[in-house]
Amino acid sequence: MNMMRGNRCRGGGWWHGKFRGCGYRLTTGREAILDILSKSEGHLSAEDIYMKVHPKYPNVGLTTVYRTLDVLSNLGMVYKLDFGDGRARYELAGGPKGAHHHHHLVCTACGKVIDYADFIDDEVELLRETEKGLGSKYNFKITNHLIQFYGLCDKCNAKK
Amino acid sequence: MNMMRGNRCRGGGWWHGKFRGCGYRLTTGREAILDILSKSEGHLSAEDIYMKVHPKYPNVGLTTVYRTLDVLSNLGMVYKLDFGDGRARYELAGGPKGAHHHHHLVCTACGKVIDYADFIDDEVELLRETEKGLGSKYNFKITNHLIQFYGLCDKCNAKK
DNA sequence: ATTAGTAATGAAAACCATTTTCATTAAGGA
DNA sequence: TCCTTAATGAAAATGGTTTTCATTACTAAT
Repeated sequence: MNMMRGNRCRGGGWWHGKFRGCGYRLTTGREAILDILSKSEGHLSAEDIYMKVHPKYPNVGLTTVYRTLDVLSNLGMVYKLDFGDGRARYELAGGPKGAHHHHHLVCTACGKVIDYADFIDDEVELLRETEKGLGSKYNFKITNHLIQFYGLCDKCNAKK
Repeated sequence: MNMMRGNRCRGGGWWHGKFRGCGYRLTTGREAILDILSKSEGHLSAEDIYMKVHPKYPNVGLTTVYRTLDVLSNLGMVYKLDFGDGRARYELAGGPKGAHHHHHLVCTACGKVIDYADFIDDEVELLRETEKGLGSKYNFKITNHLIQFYGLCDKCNAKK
């Protein structure tokens, strides 16, 4: 029954189907977390999510948030991001209500993060080719990529 | 005397000059760490470095390693990397003995990391343009970028 | 050289996001 | 309903990194 567990179970329907199809149980806590993720703008930390879930579902603990995010991440339903501030951030990946594909611009001074989708077409095109080339050269099955630009945002740049 | 401190002090010569010019003192410990970094192949964690430095300089503590890496990172002499294994990794950035520009291919199953420089030219070209475009559109002064591909290496892919 | 000021250091303690433990609860198929 | 086992919460543990603080050692000025 759990032969489809783990990160091999990707692609397919959405939420309920995806969960159940992979042998995971769809619980109240998990739905609450998924709900928050789909309603909020990206870049939420585990604690952010816990805070937002807690008022409505006081019996969903931080531990469950972490565990659920781990599952979602393995299923490819959520991206786990690192902006260098010492805590992981999560955002819903694609899907009906999911955000469009985008990359990040991170201010190294104040930590501000800007999502951008400009120039994305060229990037994606290049990424696709690079993935193909790298995949065959190094025998790597590429499933994901990460692109981030670092620098100073306008405010921090002005402060100098 | 410390008006040139911080991440504003970039560009220029190498090691001694760079350090002194920025108001930092070039101490034995710092040289030892820099030495290890330049001699070793990339991806060293703070503890890796500590282990390599310790035999020759037993009085250089792990704290100093962290502090030095932080300084080097701020000076732009070292890249601080995150491959998702819970500890930061460091590698020397450019310079006479520094490695060529490359990006990373990370196996999400075993953690193996491959440096690649293939396709780098096209990537760099695109990056330059994207940086220019993003910089002006969002008023961001871009100083750095991160590109990583994630997937399964040949061994882990075969194990499935 | 001597001194004064301050950067750098090591050891130990503190931090803190994340994980693990373990006893309890609750999905969901039979 | 019953039964198996996944899921859960609370508390404790983990472990990389940072802080604290008293000490050391550069560096410049005297």
